[in-house]
Amino acid sequence: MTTPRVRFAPAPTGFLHVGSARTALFNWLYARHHGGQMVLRIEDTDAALKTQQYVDAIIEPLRWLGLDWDEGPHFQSDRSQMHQAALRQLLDCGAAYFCDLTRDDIEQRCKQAGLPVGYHGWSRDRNVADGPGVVVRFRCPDLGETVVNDVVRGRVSFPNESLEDFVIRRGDGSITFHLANAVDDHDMAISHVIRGEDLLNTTPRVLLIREALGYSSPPVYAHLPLLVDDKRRKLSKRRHDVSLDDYRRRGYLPEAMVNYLALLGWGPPDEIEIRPIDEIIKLFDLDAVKPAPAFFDPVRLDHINSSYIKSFTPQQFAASADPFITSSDINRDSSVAASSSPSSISSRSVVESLAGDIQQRIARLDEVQGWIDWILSDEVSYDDKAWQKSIVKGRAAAEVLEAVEERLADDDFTSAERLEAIVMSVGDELSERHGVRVRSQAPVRVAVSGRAAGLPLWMPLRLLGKDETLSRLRKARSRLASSRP
RNA sequence: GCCCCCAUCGUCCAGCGGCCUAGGACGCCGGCCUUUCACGCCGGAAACACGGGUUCAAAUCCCGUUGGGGGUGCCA
Repeated sequence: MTTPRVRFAPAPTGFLHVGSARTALFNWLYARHHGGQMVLRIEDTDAALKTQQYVDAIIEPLRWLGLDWDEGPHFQSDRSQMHQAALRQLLDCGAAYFCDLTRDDIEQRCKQAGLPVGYHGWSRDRNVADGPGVVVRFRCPDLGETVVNDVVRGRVSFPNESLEDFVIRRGDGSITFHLANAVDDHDMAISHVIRGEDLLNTTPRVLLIREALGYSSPPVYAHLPLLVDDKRRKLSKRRHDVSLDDYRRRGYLPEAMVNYLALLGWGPPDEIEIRPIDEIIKLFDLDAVKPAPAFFDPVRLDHINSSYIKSFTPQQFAASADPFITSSDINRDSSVAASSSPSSISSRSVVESLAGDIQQRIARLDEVQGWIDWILSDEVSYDDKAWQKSIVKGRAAAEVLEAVEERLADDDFTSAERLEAIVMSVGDELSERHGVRVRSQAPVRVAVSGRAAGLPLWMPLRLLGKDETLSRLRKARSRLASSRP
């Protein structure tokens, strides 16, 4: 077998659908695995869709995923000469004919003839002349069958009598995708057509056109299993989050997305699912693709994404999280401690300092903000439940806050470990004095962050800086004092 | 209605006639770790849709049933 030539041929719809992304990925994997080529072809039947905006909506997500192509983008709208020539050829040899019947006309004829709704070749012998609003239909054979050889599904045969004479040129003179598809795939020497299962039923039409046009052996087909929702319905624009760009915006990593998508309809034989793309390329092949529909499971995507996030170095993590941080940099006395002179600290360096602790707590990059906002913000907003539980009802909370504030005033905030030791020792000492367990971390956490749960406190405290920490402790104490008579 | 596709734990995959008392992962449940929340670690429940064949032997091959899905456009 010579090296394969595949194509990814999306219609410009204004965004890239996750299903299309999966199709692009499988084409790409196949091409890369076999050292073949991938052609990008934009199926803009309507030339009005050939705008930069529509094209970018396809190209940018592909680039984001890291799926490159060797040729193109070609545009279907640029190839109308070829399409028209093929159309003429089909007309000349009698494989196609004109038809001026509207949908209503057809229905009426069916009703009158007592036939089920369908085209039934009504205009085959009416010798309709071409003119405005007149379409061209392809004459399908009445007998025999048309066979699609599919790598994923084996031999699929369609009885020709079940095929209607379909439209290959619209009333406005434009070519439909069946004809364009047959011509373009042939002209571009496509060896493998890898696409969604929803197109399996249209394949015999393309095959019939190819045959009528005298093309030699058809490409190898591979119809990939559909991506479905939890109710097993095809993913749709209306009902689901299908825009790849939305996933990017929510903090999914391209590596994770690609890895997950590769696992829908395919699995590595060694059962190691989360792995670098190079290994996936090596392992991937079309004959291992499963024919059954696959549920696009956001929970699993999250797991894979979180796994990639955990694998980042602090620098990588801070860099990829940066676009998702909405707070601006802060200006405080900061972690450089000892000196009380204010110095600027960037949100990015905060993320980098806390990377490990954040990484193990998130599945998406847009969650980073929620873990550090209290460090970057100037105002603490108290969660009411947390305040009640740890401060108002917390055992000896007032004493804890006072003692912690007092001792922290003597520290230089250069060591997170020491901050921890100080706060904990206050708890230990008060426990002894009261004869019951007194927790010191909880009230400090709430006083400083406003919340009951969060990152390990000590490094954030250091980043918050001495002045700000003491000030928040003080504020919490007075808030507590004023809340009870 | 007609045509086509599909069918292993809740989900995604492994399995391509004997290695299967069916394996991994996510999720779920329980435990350990932990003075927050997590991570991590250990353990557990959980599937070959059903019925016929073929075969010494079937989750694996064939047929049927049932169930799900897709298509049936002057969308792609």
